[in-house]
Parts: sequence; structure tokens; C-alpha cells
Amino acid sequence: MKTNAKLVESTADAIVEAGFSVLSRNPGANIAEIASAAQVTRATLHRYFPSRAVLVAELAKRALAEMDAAVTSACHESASAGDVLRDSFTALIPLGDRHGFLAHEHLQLDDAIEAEFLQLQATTAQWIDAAKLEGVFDQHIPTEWINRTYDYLLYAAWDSVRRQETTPKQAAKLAWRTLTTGLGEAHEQH
Amino acid sequence: MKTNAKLVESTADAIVEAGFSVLSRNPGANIAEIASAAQVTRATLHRYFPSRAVLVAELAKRALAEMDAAVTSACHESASAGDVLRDSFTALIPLGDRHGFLAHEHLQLDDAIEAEFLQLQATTAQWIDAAKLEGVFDQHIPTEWINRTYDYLLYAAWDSVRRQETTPKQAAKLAWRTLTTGLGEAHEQH
DNA sequence: CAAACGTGATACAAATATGTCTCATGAAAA
DNA sequence: TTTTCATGAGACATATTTGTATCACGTTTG
Repeated sequence: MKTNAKLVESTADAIVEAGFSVLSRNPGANIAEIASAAQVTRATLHRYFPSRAVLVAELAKRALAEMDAAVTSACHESASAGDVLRDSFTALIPLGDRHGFLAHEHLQLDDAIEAEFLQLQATTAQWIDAAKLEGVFDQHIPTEWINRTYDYLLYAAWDSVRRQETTPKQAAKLAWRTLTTGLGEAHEQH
Repeated sequence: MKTNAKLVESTADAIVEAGFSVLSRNPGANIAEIASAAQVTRATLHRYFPSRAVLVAELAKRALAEMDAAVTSACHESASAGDVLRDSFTALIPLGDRHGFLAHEHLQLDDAIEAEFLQLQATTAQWIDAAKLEGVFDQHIPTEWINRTYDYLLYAAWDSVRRQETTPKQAAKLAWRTLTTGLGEAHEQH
């Protein structure tokens, strides 16, 4: 082998990373572009992922696993629902390409993956409801809208970092402030 | 012809509408899907748009023209920069598929179209700066972030309407509140 | 009615994308 | 050194997408 057993893993990883990078920007990209971004040939890519469908399935699986892990970790370490959401939010920003991939790639998802995806969304909705009770969000705002805003501001923050308009920390702070102030209980509205 | 001269136009229009509808959801969709959504055959689609590239170029042209018109109209009728942005925002929500198309489709844009697109973005940035001076937005928040938020909340609002979670009016109100309250001058932050 | 026209249907050709196979090379492992 | 193995390179076959050409049918128009 070229160097050692570790590199075998990292070739596959490089392809996966390239997959996220390329497909999150252009879901219609072809295999050659992904291989090229991973700095391998198409032949090598096929040695690890026999077909495009297999690669895409693996990407979906990993994306969900990573996002799940980020959220689960936040649940354990955070005291309140508001904290869970904020910590999840912050942890999810760097996973923006995963998020983008799941959102934009037209996947004919495995049923299990599909279920997990819905589960993840449902969990977020529950935390949002809990955060409403804590006074983090205005009770009168539909949970669906808060959820949409959460998702899109997450993506906006990642996009902002990617464009080098902000650092990850700045983006997290700005986006979270936008979300909580924007959807918090009204103080002096008229 | 099938009915009359008006229907000839509307066949082309149907294809264009189908193009926005299909491509905004799935930028990788093929011509057959667009034709099918427009309820014509692939052959007919090719009679109006000889190639995919021509169709996509036409879509880009129209999307920009419509968005331009919405913004320009808001500029004429609105008194303040804040009003311009709010009215533009409201007018742009129903054009969410156009927005999504321009954002997601990987276009090798005509130089003129490209320039117009950049111009549109620059104009928005200028209105945001003006709105800052009016006190609509907090001076300390980077204009780039306000612009990102503007764009993504616009898309979130459209998405929300599309999913039938809200009516267009509700979505506009919610999104605008989220934007202005979220990015407005701090009142009682601690 | 007869001509003109838009469309569907279908076959076909060309271009692109995808997947398989073989061979040579160079680096690591034995 | 000799073997093993991951990879690049490239040829090849297949599948999908895209674009073209032709014909038949129905409708409108004159």
C-alpha cells in the first residue's frame, strides 16, 4: 500500500469529505468531480464505493450520525432546553455541509435513515416547545416557524463562515442572537 | 393550433413555471421531468427551448427580472429604507422558487445576468446600511450578516408557505418580525 | 373544405455519466 | 529482495440524458 493501514481509512474519508463538499454545493455533480475533489481517480472511488447510490447512502448515514451525536452531546451537557438548543445549534454549524447535503440531495432514502431524519426533526420540535415554556421563545409563535428559522439560520451561519464573512464563533453568536431575540417574548413592541 | 394564439404563450409559460417549480426543488432534474410537470412532451419543450442551457438561461433571466421588478416597485412606493426592505421582502416571498433556482442551480451565467445579480445584492446591502441609520438594525451587526439573514429568512418564509405551515401573509409577518426584532437595536440585553 | 399549425408519439443519434476490467507503477511489508 | 497492495491510467461497455427528425392527428383559420 502507499503508506500504511491508516491511509486506507483516510482515502475513504477523503472521498466522503469530498462528497459532502461537492454535493452540498452542487447536488447534481458527477462522480468524476467528487473523485477529483478527493484527489483520487474515478477507479479508486469505485473501489471504495461501488456505485453512486452506495456513496450517497453512506454520506446520508454519516451526516445523520454526526448531527445526531452533536445534538445528543448537547442534551447531556446542557441544563435547560434553551441551552440544549443553543449548544446543538453551535455544534451543528460546522456540519453545515452535512445539513446542506441532506437538505438538497434528492435521496431515495433508506427507510431507517428516513425514520432517523424525522426523529431528529421531531426532537428539535420538542426542545423548542420546552424552550417556549422556559420563556426563551414567544409562546404565540408557531413552533413550525421557530423550527424553520432554526434550520435556516443554522445554514445561514455556516454559509457566512464558508464565505469568510465571519468566524465560526461570531456566526454562532450572531445567529443565536438573531434567533432568540427575534423570536423571544416581546418586550416593547407596539 | 390547439386553441388560440394566447395558448401558445401559455405553453411556453407553463414550461417556464414548471422549470422553476422542478428545478428549485431538484436542480439535477432532467428535461423529461420538467416537460412532464408542464404537461407537454419533451419534443414540445424542445420546440420552445432548443436546449437545456437555453431554458436555464431564460429562467435565470426571468427570475432576475421579476425579483428586480419587485424590489424596484418597493423602492418607489416606500418612504424609508426600512419600508423598502420590508416591502421588497414581502414581495419577494412568493418568488421563492425563483430565488431558490438562482441560488441552487449551478449556472454558468451570462456575464450580463451575473452583473445584474451582483447589482441586486449590492442594492440590498445599501438599503440595509441606510436602514441601520434609521435605527431599524443594530449598527454593530455586520451588514453581511443582516444580508444573509434577510436572504435565508426570505427563503424560510417561502418554504413555510409551500409546506402550508403558514399563509403568505403570516409568513411575511413572522419573518419580518424575526429579522427586525432579531437584528434591531438592543433594548434590554444583559 | 383545405391549408396551416401545434402537439403527441416514436424512432434515432449524439453526448454524458456510470460502472467494470486490466495492466503498470511505486511504496510498504515480509 | 521479493511479495503484497493501493493506486493511476486508460480502454471498454452500458445506461442515462439530451437533442433531432419524422409522421399522424386534431384543431383553428381562411
